[in-house]
Amino acid sequence: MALSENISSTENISDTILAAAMRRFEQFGYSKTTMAEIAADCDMSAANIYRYFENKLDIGARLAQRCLAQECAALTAVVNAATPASSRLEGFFLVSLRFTYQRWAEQPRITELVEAIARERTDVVQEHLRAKKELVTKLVEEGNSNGEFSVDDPQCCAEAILVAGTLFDVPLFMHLHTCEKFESMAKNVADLILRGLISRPM
Amino acid sequence: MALSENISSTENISDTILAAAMRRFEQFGYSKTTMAEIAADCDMSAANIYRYFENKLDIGARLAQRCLAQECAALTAVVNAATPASSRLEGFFLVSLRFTYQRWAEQPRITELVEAIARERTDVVQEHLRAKKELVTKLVEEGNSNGEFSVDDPQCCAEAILVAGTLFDVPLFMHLHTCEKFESMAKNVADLILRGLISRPM
DNA sequence: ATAATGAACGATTTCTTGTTTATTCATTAT
DNA sequence: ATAATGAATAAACAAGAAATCGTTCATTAT
Repeated sequence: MALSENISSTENISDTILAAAMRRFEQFGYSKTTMAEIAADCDMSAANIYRYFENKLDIGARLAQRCLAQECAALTAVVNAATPASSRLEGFFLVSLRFTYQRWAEQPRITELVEAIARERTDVVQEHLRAKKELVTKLVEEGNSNGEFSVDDPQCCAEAILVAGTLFDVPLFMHLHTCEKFESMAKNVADLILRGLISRPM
Repeated sequence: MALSENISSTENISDTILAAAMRRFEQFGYSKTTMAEIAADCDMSAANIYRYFENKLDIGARLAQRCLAQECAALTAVVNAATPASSRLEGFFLVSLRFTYQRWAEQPRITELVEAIARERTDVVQEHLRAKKELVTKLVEEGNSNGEFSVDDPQCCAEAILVAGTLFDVPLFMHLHTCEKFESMAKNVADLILRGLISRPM
């Protein structure tokens, strides 16, 4: 009892609130969850939550951020793998897709949350895109320096790669195909991007 | 008076109804337009419309189809142009984008219609995608036969190209950037697809 | 000071109701 | 037969009242 309450209590309370909110959002969805319920789960009044968060949307935004950060962590691992840049690019698409698809299929409430945040807190999505672009840029630059790629403007190229992967990032599209079909598409797009269309000597 | 009413009157009445519906949908939107209003514009009863169309959604679907067919016509012209396949591919992306963007910017009601149809009449969108895929397949095959491209599986490649252009086809995304930014992105994606990433001898 | 609360208040949501609308069909006109 | 209609109905919608919710703040506890 003593220790866990003494050390940096403000951060612990924030986390307690976030954890309670996450449980509620997962089970009942963002809009059906009330501040009073979150507060009750933390044995405090609704008003007290506002000492730790600006408002309800802010709680949602931090949880969505956390969720997207998990994806970025997985993507970072892919980019840092000790494999050819070309297979890391394919891995990037596939991991990106799997996160989107699994969240959509297994945590529909969380997808609802992320989509609501995407609408009202553009900054969260934009930061996520920025982080992904940074990762792809790094991947392309490494491909350049080990001789696999020869790309003039890695930043610009990374942006185009992300744009080309749009279908795999948006939950809205996930109902269109099976996961297997999407994986096949992701592989084909990766392949297309890697090899290019223009004919060249073998 | 005589001629115009004698020749194939059923088709003319269908078209009259479609034209009236289009005017209403453009001005007031799909949901705010009633069957009674469309009928009144055609000097007939609402019930009589059902002799020519299954229901209201079917009218909407045909108009959406017509709208998407216009895009396909423009894309066909691009694909059939007497220019290198590579620049036709870029043109394909750009024309596709411009249709989506202009419809979104200038005919928000029609965009609303197309999106409603896309939700409830999947077949219309899928047919449109099939038509586009056919066009891109043709483009790739022609690129192959004139030596510009060397693609193993043009069908599969065409599908990947369409997937890569998703961002430019969905009205939902149009608010994210300016038209100029989108055009620059489309050019970059086309360039990426054409040249590929893998280094090769000059 | 810092932490927490209950009461108060617009804003939103839910609920209830009455109305409009899409669609069908028996009937009438041609 | 073919074309068209008005009346009937179930479903969707709109308006307004009632309840709930997010948020603020003056006040209380520590």
